[in-house]
Amino acid sequence: MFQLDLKSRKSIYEQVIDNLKELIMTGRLAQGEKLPSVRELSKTITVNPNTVQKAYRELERQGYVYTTSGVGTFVADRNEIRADARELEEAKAAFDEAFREFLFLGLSYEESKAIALEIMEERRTSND
Amino acid sequence: MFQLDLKSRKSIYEQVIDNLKELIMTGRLAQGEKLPSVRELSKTITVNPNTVQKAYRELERQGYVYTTSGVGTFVADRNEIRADARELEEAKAAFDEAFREFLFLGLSYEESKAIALEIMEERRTSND
Amino acid sequence: MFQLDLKSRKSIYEQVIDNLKELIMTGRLAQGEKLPSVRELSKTITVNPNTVQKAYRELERQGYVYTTSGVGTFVADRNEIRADARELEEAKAAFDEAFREFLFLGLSYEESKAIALEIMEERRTSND
Amino acid sequence: MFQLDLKSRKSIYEQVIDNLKELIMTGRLAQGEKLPSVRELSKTITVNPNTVQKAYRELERQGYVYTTSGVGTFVADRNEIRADARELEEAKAAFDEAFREFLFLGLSYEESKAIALEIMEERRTSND
DNA sequence: GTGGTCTAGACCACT
DNA sequence: GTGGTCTAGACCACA
Repeated sequence: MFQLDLKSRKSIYEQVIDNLKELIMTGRLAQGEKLPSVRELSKTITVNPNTVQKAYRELERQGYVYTTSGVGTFVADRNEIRADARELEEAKAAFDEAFREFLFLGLSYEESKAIALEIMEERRTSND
Repeated sequence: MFQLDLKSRKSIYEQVIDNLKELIMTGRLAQGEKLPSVRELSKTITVNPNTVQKAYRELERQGYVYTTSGVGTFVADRNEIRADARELEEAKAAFDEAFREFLFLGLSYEESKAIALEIMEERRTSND
Repeated sequence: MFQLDLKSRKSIYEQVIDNLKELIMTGRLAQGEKLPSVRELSKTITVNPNTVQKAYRELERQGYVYTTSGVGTFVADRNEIRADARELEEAKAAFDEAFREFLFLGLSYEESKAIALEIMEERRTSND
Repeated sequence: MFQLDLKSRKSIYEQVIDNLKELIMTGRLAQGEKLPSVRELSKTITVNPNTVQKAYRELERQGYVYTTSGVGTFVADRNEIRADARELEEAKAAFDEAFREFLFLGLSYEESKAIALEIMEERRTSND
């Protein structure tokens, strides 16, 4: 289930975060469900425990999970998730840049928009 | 015209790239126009020449500008570019990821799409 | 194993690239194998780390290696690569130019071809 | 007749040299024929006179042309052309690298050789 | 320890 | 003057 690309320029802990978010947002990790322990997950995906640790810490900071000391880490209530403003701005900027790339590649505005809508539509179905 | 944020997580040379792309895409730097020299720009924005050069080099690699050594760096002819199939696929993948980022941040599909449309709409007007 | 010629017209980082390509193509650096770290290699060949890094970066861009930040740089899987049409065209153009260079130097067509065949023959044996 | 690519990474004077060599080797500039003056050529191809000057000097050094002070520059006897050893070695190295690029792109040795032969064959006919 | 970025300052080839 | 390369030395994030 975990997709890690060591060749990617994204840092590993970010990829771990993305994978876990994906699992949470799609419900494959249900509310209240226990995440694997840091050690366990680090073994499973053969990644340094510190890296997994960092991912869990960040997920907690963003409200996706909560940790009960000595017990484990659990999926939080989806409604509690609040992206901080800075992260949303970053995401918007990245999106803008990705869209502009179509235009730069020589596509017209309308062509670009059509492609964009198509891609987003695919996400709708895969996200249900 | 140049917006640099030294506190940003984005590296300086990436910000320089983004700023120049913006100027190029909006036509404020016209096709064939000479960009400021590496040294000149580095002075203007008080950044090390090497950093500016790195940005120029990357812009060249991406096809936004071309360089004639000893003469200067110029805005490339965008019409010459008609996207490579691979480049387009890469752009699509990047776009998909950028869109999913909204979902990751806890936004609903509809919220995400609304934001996306808004951002794209801004590009329509600024791109005319 | 490393041959650097400071007097050469080729820049140092290009020579570093050539040396590493040679090691990779001949299999002395196997697939997946870790390259020496930037600092390590820079010490070994007494060259500035930035110069080595530039070489690594370019090799990555060309698909010879991939980098995991904080871990190291590794020889890429060549089988994954099956040439892009454009890449192949570029390689053909470069080859054509290299061959014409013989003619420019005053060699006859037959002389040039003989030299070319000789060079290619060497690659056969060294590539097995 | 002159093909200059300002976007190329080759320096302009080298491109001028290559163009002139091409004209000489194919006989379109016959033995003893007068080359255009530096000023004239520089105007024709809109290049700095110093650049043309440098190209002429280099062509003379390599024996392609000879200059009679105050009279002009003339195409030398083709038999006098002698590439110096260093240049030939450079050309060989470049050729080797260009050929290896085929191998790296995933082509087999046989495929690569076939393509190489095909390209060289085209040069035979165009070089007569 | 590993790669990534940045600065300061220098030298070179080309135009 | 213009880009290209290189060195020395420093700091950062990541694993």
